[in-house]
Amino acid sequence: MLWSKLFIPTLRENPAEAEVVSHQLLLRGGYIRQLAAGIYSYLFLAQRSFLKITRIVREEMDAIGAQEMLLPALNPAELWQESGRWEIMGDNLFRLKDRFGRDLCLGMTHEEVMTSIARGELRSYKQLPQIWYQIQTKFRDEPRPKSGLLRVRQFIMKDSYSFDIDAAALDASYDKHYDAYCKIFDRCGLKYMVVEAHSGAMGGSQSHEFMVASDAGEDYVVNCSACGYAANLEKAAARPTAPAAADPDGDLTPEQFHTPGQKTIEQLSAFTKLPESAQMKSLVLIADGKPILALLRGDHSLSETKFSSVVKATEFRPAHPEEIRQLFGADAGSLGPVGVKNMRVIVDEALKGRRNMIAGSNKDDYHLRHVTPGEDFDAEYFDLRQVAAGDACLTCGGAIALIKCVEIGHIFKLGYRYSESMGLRVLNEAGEEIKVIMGSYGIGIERILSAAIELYHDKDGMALPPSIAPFDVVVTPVNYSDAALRSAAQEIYESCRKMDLDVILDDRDERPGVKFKDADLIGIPYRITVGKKLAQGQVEIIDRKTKASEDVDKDYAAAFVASKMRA
RNA sequence: CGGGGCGUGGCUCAGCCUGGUAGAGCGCCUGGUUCGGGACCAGGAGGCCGGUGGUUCGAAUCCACUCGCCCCGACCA
Repeated sequence: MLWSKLFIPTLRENPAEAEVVSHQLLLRGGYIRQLAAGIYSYLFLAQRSFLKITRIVREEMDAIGAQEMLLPALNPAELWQESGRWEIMGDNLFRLKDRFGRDLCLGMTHEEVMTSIARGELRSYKQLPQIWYQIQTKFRDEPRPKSGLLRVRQFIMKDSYSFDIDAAALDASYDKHYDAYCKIFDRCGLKYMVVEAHSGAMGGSQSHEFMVASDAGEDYVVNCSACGYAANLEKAAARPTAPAAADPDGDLTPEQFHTPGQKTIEQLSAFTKLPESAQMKSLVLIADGKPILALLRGDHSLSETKFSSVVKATEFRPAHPEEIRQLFGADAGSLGPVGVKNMRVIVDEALKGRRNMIAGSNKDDYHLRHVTPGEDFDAEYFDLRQVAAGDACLTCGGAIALIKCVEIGHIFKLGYRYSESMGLRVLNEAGEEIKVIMGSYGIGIERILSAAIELYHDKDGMALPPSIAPFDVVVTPVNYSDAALRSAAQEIYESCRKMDLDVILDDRDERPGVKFKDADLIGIPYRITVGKKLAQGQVEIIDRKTKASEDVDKDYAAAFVASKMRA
């Protein structure tokens, strides 16, 4: 294609609204334009890149026997009411009414629609397994869209769903997806981690996320470089650092002491001259309307995800100050577990075996010393703690690091969540009606591009992996009005085309600097510069990523690039 | 939803405090000179200053309301 005929509106300056690199470069490179908060138009270059990405996705999905479909984005409320997600999804679901006042929503994923198709048609175990997928636009009414294409209200997702006869068969479908996802992300040129993930409120036994390390990300991955353990912070477990001071010995009884104005762990630590780890942190949460007291070591923080799975609550929040006062007769700064009878008390495992700690006394301005869990109050132990950097890995003892990441893919075992609520059953070999077990698997198409840019860019622009760049190679005659340069460039352009390269000829009447800057900005992997050296029959081939330049014979240029592309 | 910031030509921004002719750089158009890392000269087009209402002889500027966008937090299959 001829650059002069294309719409590639590059910008010299960064638009003010863009903060993260991928957003800035997508805008500057003329890939995208914003239509509204979290809603973007994908221009020519972005669309080309997405077509390359989705092609890879299709090839790998098809390779595991998945069948592509295309389902409606507009869904009737009834379907979502059946699965319960009409309520559960709350404000995240885009809802609308038609002219007759019927409730509809825009799908954020398609478990319901897929299940409704399956329950109408799948009758026998002989029809299983099935893997169905689509590449389709999804909608989420994000409270805060941000970071360019990383967090948006409308986006493209590859979502697939597996239907299996039993758990073992689901494992097989899951493993197929796991492998396919690795191939997809490998082919897209991404550096990624596969981490254990929380399977969410929707149930399900196992879940992995595919993560790309990036400061632009919103998830934290806990990683042990020694043994390779990797998990989403939400569900990660690790051994905490040892308490900063040993507990006092002996079978001491709790003893109240005056702590005027000491409200926070930090203040109390300074006041008592004891480390934060000598204290118990008391958190009051209201889970499904009922209060729960959660205890953690003073220097630890609560993992809300772990908390919610422990208490199996659909909804929970920190208690309001008035509620705390009413339940404890004291304010948040002086709460403790001793004597608490009117609610469940759950205790983080890091407190197991600890003795004679400091806790609130449920009387303002007083705390207790010598509080021992299990003796001075009943303790139900759970892993409630959010892992912190520096903790020790449970498998190898290595130091745990926290890495900020962008989630590009997520696979998980749904179990019977939808087949149960929506009545998807088949007959097994014995003629018995059994529920179908399902899995669900997603890939964010835009996030692949964004993550690649986050991963591969420099001060001049994007350095996209060849497999997902909008073009393979740009032919850049230094001066297009020079007849010799022009005809050589055209020749090279034609031979690139014959070799099936995605080639663009920069035939614009621009100064060379402008063409180089633009080519660097939009991230075309290879550039063939036709300039001075043409007199010797040579052109330059520049690798966008390494900036390495090689002189080759002009007649060999296309083949040279083609061989690089294949490498 | 809470906190903060910003809306002035396509982009980046000045002007606003202290009301009185709407500006700069980049981009765009025409002509010319240039041509290996965002050229130069000359000429030119393009803005109901986010919207509504108010104050005033007069509002980009002051006041009120409102809409939009960005950031932090909350939220997050």
